[in-house]
Amino acid sequence: MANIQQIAKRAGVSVATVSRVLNKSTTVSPKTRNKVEVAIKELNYEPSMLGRNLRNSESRLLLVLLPNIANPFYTEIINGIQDTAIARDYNILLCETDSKPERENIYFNMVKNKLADGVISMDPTVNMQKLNELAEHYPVILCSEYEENGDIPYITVDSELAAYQAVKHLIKLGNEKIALITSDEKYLYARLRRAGYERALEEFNIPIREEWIYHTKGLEFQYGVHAMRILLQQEIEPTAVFAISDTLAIGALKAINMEARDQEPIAVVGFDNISFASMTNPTLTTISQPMYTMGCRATEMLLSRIKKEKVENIVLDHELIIRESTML
Amino acid sequence: MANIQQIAKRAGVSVATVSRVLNKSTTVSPKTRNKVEVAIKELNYEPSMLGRNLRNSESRLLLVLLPNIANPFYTEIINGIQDTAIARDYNILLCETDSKPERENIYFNMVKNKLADGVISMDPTVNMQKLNELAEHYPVILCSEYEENGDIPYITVDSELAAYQAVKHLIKLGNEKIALITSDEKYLYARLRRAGYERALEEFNIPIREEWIYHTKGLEFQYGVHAMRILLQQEIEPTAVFAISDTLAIGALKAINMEARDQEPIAVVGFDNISFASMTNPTLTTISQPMYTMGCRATEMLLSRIKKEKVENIVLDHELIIRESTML
DNA sequence: AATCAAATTGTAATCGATTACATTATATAC
DNA sequence: GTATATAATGTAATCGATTACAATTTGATT
Repeated sequence: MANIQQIAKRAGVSVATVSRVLNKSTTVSPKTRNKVEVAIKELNYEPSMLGRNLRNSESRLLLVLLPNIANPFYTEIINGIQDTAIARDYNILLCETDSKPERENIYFNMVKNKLADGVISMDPTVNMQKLNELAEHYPVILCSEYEENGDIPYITVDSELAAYQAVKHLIKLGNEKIALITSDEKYLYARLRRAGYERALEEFNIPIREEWIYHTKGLEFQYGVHAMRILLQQEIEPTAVFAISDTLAIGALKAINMEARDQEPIAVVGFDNISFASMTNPTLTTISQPMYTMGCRATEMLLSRIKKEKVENIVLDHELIIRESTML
Repeated sequence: MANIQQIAKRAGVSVATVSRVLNKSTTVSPKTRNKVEVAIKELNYEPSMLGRNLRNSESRLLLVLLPNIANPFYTEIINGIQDTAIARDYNILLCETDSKPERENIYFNMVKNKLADGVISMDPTVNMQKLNELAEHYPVILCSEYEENGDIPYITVDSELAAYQAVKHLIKLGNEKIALITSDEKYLYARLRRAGYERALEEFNIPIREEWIYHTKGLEFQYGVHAMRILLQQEIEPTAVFAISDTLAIGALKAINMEARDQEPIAVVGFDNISFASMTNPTLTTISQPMYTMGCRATEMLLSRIKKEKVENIVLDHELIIRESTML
């Protein structure tokens, strides 16, 4: 592949002029510009990003940190991030940490040594101390999961309110025996969603029963199945369930289906509105976050940060999507 | 962030010596090495990849082309690619083309101008002509989807054989009225899977009925639902269905469930063994490709290519995973 | 034709690393 | 102590672009 010197030689001009043509500088005469463009075509030249980036000390690459790409919750957010980034001539690097600190380090180092211009973290398992350190010197945005009273700008939804509304929906349908499937409460979103669940129950004077609150070890489907099985073995069986994520809710549906019960159906509400939520049997009532928008706005925030501009935290609106799982 | 000059100054040595320490050259005395390491610690130095990469003219970044990350088929392959890449000190850039040629161009250019060292394409919609051009000068590997008699090395499974076995399984269960849900046959894998379907039927002297072969417009769930609805409206209803992808098969299951039929259950077989295949109701019988392995091997092939080594095409073994959808 | 401002183009430093080659320090042999 | 081999370190070119500044060309004006 040719370099800028060869183009300059071929066009009979200096490298500076070639660079001016590449960067659309106006101070190039049409005649010269044409000569250069011809040379570029003839030699099939593409400017080296490495050279350019080194000189400009930017890479136009953004890192997106997430625990794993298999989680369908992230896909729409990523689409938003990607579209916004590309429109602004940036590219994104999806960084799967698998919740492993070594991985995290690799990616943080990419930022430190200029291989990437900034980070959007969607990883609830991220080492916040390290991330805060990074954020002191480099642009970082938190998306979805965030730190209350932290210094890193974030974009999220009001999980507490959303959970409250989800549970209120179940109550309005006549349910009083409402179980909660939640995950490890070291994650802020889990604590907030539980808080919303409790607020709804309290508002309607329904006592909170600990035996109807199940804590899973992870967010995957099979934990949802397991949780629901345990809940169905309780002395008094719940008539409805709120799960703090769709994958858990879909697991719960499976467990309910497998019981081949002839009683009243158990209502289920999830959280996230992943694409599979509309493919299950029954389809799943859930809280929809504006994920695409969230990705877009997060990226805009990051790009502002990269330009050293101040950014404000954002809380986006959510929506309750009612489907078959609360209509049977 | 400090640079190599500042480290050299602080340690009282030349930049060459610092570089030697960084690159673990043996020709540095323990004393000097120590001085340099102390300076690196003190200034919290991280070498710039840009400088290093420019000089070495490599980026240690691999591109992974795929139509969209939301497709669960790719997730395990990506895990394999990622693990292998990281183990060899490479990183991967997931490139979602959304089947848009502009996007494709952006990524091809990254390779041409040295921002990436090679490409693994898993995108059946890729512009093969352009990819072939790229492959003349840069390392490229095809993963899963490939070109028969093409020049680009590939890794895949035997789709025809797998489909044949899937359909044979349905026949052995006593089915004779077996429908096929396939996609646009411009994709090689679709043609091969159909061929396998036909071979199985022919072997057992079952006539091929065109009205039981439905061509969808896409691979998404809702196309599967639609296809199955049409098939259920045929004069003679099929007793079993083979879908060329799990998302289509899961759609078919949904359509069958919705009919609330009291007849014999319809057996369904999918293809890919995506993670959701074990979460559906009933769980899905499907063909499992060794996706993680495929990702690993593809990456190894690409790294060999980068080192200018010759590589051979690979055809991996598949497996029929029998679940509830063919056991009811 | 001479003058001068504006437009165009060129020269060379720069970004941060690596490395061939030159130089200096150290160890060994006599 | 001197010569020589070897180990350690330094000097400076290099990768491919951008850009401040300098130099040159162009064109308008008198």
